[in-house]
Amino acid sequence: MNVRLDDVDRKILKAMQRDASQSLDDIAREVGSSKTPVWNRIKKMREGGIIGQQTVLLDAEALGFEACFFVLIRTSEHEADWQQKFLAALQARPEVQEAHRLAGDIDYILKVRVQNARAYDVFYQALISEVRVFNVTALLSMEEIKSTVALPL
Amino acid sequence: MNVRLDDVDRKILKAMQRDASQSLDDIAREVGSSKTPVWNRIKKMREGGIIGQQTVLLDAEALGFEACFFVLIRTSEHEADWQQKFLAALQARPEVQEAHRLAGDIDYILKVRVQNARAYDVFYQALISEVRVFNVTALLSMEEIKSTVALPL
DNA sequence: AATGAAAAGATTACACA
DNA sequence: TGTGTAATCTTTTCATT
Repeated sequence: MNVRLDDVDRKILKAMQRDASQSLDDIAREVGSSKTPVWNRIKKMREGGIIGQQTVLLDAEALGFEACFFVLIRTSEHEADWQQKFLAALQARPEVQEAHRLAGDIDYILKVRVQNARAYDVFYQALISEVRVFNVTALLSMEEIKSTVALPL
Repeated sequence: MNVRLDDVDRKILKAMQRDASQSLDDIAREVGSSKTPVWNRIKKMREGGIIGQQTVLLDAEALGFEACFFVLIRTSEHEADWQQKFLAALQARPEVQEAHRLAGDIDYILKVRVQNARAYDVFYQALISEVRVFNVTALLSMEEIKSTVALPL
């Protein structure tokens, strides 16, 4: 499904990224339109998959997730079978918040959010016992300087 | 402000992470409580900063953001003054979705979301002209295997 | 394609158990 | 601390321009 977006659509998305709890009236006022057209545009963008999940951002530290690691992975295995298994392992683990397949000599990067360093080790041991990897480097975050899910529309 | 959380609070947070557009009634049913107590708990958690921004996740590719880079940065400068300037530069650039200060020999990692490789180069040139950095490695994402903001509560 | 009205549903506040 | 209820606001639909 392909949705063509104009300037008003983009403004709506911007407003919703910033605060998805606002009323239609507020969004309509902000983008210089009114309720019904804004509602129709949002509906279309939801159906077209442009707008996905509506969620809340929680305070990780306050909830006891005090450690965040970026994990660089090199592998020697590149068969479809191995990849399948690796992918399934990542999907199954909720502490993996992000996983990307990379270009270049590092094959994968993960972002892993856990309670503490011990919990990371448990995750790491479990992962390498499930799938063979050649080399793993863990980068420990000391400080989250910036964190946003907003696209720079 | 310190909020002590019980099992019901955690269930509420889980439900809201998954879908923040549900009604109070739906959440109350899911956690085995009713409207008013759930509303009071959510209010307290908002005030306590446990629950932050409410947002929508947008389809980056569909909106023309086809490139995602993880940028590893080493610097030789560690004065407060330099750090201040670097931090301000990152905050000011909307293409920087994440920035972490790291332990170990890599000092910073960034996640940068841009339209294409050219746009990354523009970002990169602008950044290194603003602040001195010793060494920069860009890892290009070929495929977003997994992406979630949900904490594994 | 936008406006406005009207029905259905959700949030917020508060009284009472 | 939870239940029920009532007022207010929001979403959703639809007729009309």
